[in-house]
Amino acid sequence: MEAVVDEGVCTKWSETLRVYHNTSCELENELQDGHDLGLSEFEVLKILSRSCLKGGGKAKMKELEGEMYLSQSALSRTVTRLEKDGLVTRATCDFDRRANFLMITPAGVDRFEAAEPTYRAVLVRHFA
Amino acid sequence: MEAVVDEGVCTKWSETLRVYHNTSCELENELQDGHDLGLSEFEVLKILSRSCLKGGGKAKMKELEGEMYLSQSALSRTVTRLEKDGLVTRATCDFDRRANFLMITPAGVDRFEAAEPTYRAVLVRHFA
DNA sequence: GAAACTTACATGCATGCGCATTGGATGTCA
DNA sequence: TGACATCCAATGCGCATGCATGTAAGTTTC
Repeated sequence: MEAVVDEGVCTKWSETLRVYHNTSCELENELQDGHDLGLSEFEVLKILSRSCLKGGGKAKMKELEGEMYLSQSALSRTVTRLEKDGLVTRATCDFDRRANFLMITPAGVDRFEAAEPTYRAVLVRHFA
Repeated sequence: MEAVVDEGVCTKWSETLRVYHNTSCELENELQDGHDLGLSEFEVLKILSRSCLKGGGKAKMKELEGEMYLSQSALSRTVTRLEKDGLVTRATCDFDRRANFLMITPAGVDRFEAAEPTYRAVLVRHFA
């Protein structure tokens, strides 16, 4: 009885593992090869371009952190890479000078829009 | 129509991502804290202790590689760590001296059996 | 049976990650 | 107002990973 439950959870886990691994590898490779973006970087651009529609074009680091499965430090470095590539800009918030506002640049929008079909195509291939 | 499909696949992906992330982090932490094992290391022990029941106590690197989501190099190093901890031994195969046979040691069996309930508990918590 | 190729595994190297710490800015409370 | 806690982000550090390559052993082809 218990053994049956255990069977089930193991199967579910290994299935999750399989799907996750295949999908994330493919996303990583295709985004990297086709658009010079890592998956984390793409995710940041994705969130920023969404926020920019409703939120007036900016988002705080903390907000991003809450929406991504990435540690604070990893996010900080991801943003640094994006900034270095000119896809995003950092600006310290006037009201709370501990916080950063992030803005996606026009180049960032272009890159994101170019990459999104690739992203969607991979997801459709794995989940549709 | 297409947009609806896209919605769906994005939702499925983000759900997969969430489950994968939560589960693997928790597995990693609990195995590390409680049993001084990384998740990859635990997986190797798991496969080895299974093979040892039917396969006479050994498995080749290539076989492990096929059953895990880990590159050849990463697997090699994972086994090196396990060997250093005395949980596994490498032995070159007599018939094909390129290949390694891996054997789980008694200490390896102990460690694995101690860790498995932790592992199962996490999976049950996330999937049952 | 020698040369070319393939296979198994290890290793150098670069990269991205998380943890812990730091530094600076804000809040709180007496 | 001054001392202390809290918060935000950056950075030092160590580690696991993947890619490319090296080395040794086995296979194929002529």
